[in-house]
Amino acid sequence: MENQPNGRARPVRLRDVAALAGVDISTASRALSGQRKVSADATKRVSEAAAALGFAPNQAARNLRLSRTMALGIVIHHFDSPIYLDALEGLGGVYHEHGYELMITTARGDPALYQLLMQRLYERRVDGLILWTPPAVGGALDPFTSGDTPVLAIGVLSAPSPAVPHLNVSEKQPIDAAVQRLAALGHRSLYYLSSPRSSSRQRLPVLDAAARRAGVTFVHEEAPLDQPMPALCDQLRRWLGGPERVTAVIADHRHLGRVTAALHLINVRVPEDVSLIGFARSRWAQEMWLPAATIQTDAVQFGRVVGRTMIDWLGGTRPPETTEVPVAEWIERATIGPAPRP
Amino acid sequence: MENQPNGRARPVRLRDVAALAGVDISTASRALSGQRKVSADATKRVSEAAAALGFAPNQAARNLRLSRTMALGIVIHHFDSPIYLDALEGLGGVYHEHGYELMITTARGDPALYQLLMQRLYERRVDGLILWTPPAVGGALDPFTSGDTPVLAIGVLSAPSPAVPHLNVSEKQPIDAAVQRLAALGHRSLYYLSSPRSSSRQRLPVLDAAARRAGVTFVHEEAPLDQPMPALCDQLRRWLGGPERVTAVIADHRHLGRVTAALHLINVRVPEDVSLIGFARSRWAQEMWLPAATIQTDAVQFGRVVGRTMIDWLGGTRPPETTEVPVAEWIERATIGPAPRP
DNA sequence: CTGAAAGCGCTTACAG
DNA sequence: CTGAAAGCGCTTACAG
Repeated sequence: MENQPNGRARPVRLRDVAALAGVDISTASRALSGQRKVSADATKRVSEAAAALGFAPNQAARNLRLSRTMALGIVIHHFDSPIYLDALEGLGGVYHEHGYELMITTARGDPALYQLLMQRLYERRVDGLILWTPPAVGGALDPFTSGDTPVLAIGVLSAPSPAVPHLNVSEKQPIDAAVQRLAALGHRSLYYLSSPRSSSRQRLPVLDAAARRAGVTFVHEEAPLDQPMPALCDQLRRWLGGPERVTAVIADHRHLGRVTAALHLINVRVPEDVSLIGFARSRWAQEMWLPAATIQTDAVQFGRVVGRTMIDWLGGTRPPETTEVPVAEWIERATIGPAPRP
Repeated sequence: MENQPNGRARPVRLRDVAALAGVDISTASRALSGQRKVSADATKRVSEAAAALGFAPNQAARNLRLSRTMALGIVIHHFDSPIYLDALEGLGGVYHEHGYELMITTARGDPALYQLLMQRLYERRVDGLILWTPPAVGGALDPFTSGDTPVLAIGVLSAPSPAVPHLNVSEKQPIDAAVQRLAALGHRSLYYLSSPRSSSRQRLPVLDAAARRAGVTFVHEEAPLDQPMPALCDQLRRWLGGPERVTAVIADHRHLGRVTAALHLINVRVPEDVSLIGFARSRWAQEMWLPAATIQTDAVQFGRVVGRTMIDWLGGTRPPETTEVPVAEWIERATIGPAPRP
């Protein structure tokens, strides 16, 4: 810091360090970077001067000179799940380790705003961009792709453009494990209660395939989260008592608490009468009063994988079109048990 | 975009626009900014050239020239609650409206990393900084404060330094309302079950004062979130049946589900035998199978208030040392009712 | 109204 | 090894 006439301090510049050390600014720069040969004497004087003045280089200026920003952008369509927090922690950690800063923006569900945010991040010249569940994004992508800026999509069934590789959480392995386990316990018919979200819909083909492989029946229903309790009770009673003879219920995390309560109300015991499994996508999803068997996603780890993929691309290695990231695991708990005798 | 020898496009510069329009770069700059008088003819040619080339100004360069970054930093001690997502949405929205970008970092609970992140944001020359529940931060603050960079603290009992004003969510008004309501319903003794978090501890004096004003007794216990169910049942039985004659339970959101279940297990009906109120700090906290009467924080709104406070400070208006932000409200639901007859 | 020049704070070929 | 100079992409007094 250096005092200005008005008494305030303004940031110390490299020029100030060089002056105090009695060398040219270019020598000071080289001494501090350690890249090129500088005499021991000059190096010493420069580092002492830097320390004395509390010099902290202006990275914005440095990056302008180097035609980069060391900033990476992310546009999130909507902060509608705690999963983003986990993922941001993993992503930010990797970015930080590599010296990048994260510029975060959210479109609050508005596609027009989503495109505007992309435009703004382009004007910032972010070195790379992540699009989380992007809407149709059209020409907003062009400035990035024509300049070969890495752009990654997350949480989409298909990428917004062939120029944009995408990554998804894969629950295939734990879903298989869970279904196999249920089959081994004698269950012959599963019921999946999902919420109206794209991540839930992505599970359908996977659950279906797993059920097929395990030789069990699979039925599915989607219900809104604010469905009244009596309706949910009726629904469960119908499936459990119906011709399908459902003996295992799989529910999205957001339904899990309600399902537990509904089973209680209709006097169905867990796991004696029915086995219960939940999907959990974030750390907070685990906080249930009844610890359920779970297909648990490690979203922090997912964030780390996405971060590394971005860093690798910045290093020259383009990722494949599609990457299924296996960061979910099957966690068996006491809410599952042998199928009841018919 | 302009094609380079290698076939890639590189960003169009103002210089390219000026060349195409046949004017000096300074005229192009002025025409695009609209600040100073430029002839209609030149303005037209420049804007056409800009459009034709798809010119998007390099804000990093612009900001360097203007000695600012239009970037604001935030350091979050730990992503340990979904409340951050709500708050970030509000904060980011306000920042965006004013042309600022948000650089987000998290220390994952590590005080040393916290200071390092502050240092890095200083090197980025962020125009302002938010410290969320900062640990002892010491000299890491100096570069900011000696340069009069706005720094705000959030979620602390006292600011890390007198130079750092702080803002907190205030639940005073809804807590008062809830306690008054319980008193009016004939309740004479309240029990608060909290989790071991600083936000919970901040509630104690507020609850205590409210109880005093309403003329009711207030008892409190802190329990870990992984406390076994039988222990919780015992605990509740003790208070409800004990000499305190507790008839109303207030619980942190994270305990609420467990408490509901425990009351069920010990055959205590809600609200006939006991009234139940929860604290909720984020949107996701509402997703309970039993919709409880709630002291609900609007964390998005809190984020907006913090954002505006920062923007105002950047505009010259320094906030007071301490601001209690009244963004919580009392939401009455069917989990409260008249106190049972003794 | 417009152009030539300086400068934001750095880094790095280019000569010495 | 070191200094003088150019330049990253902009903006803005300063002359004309």
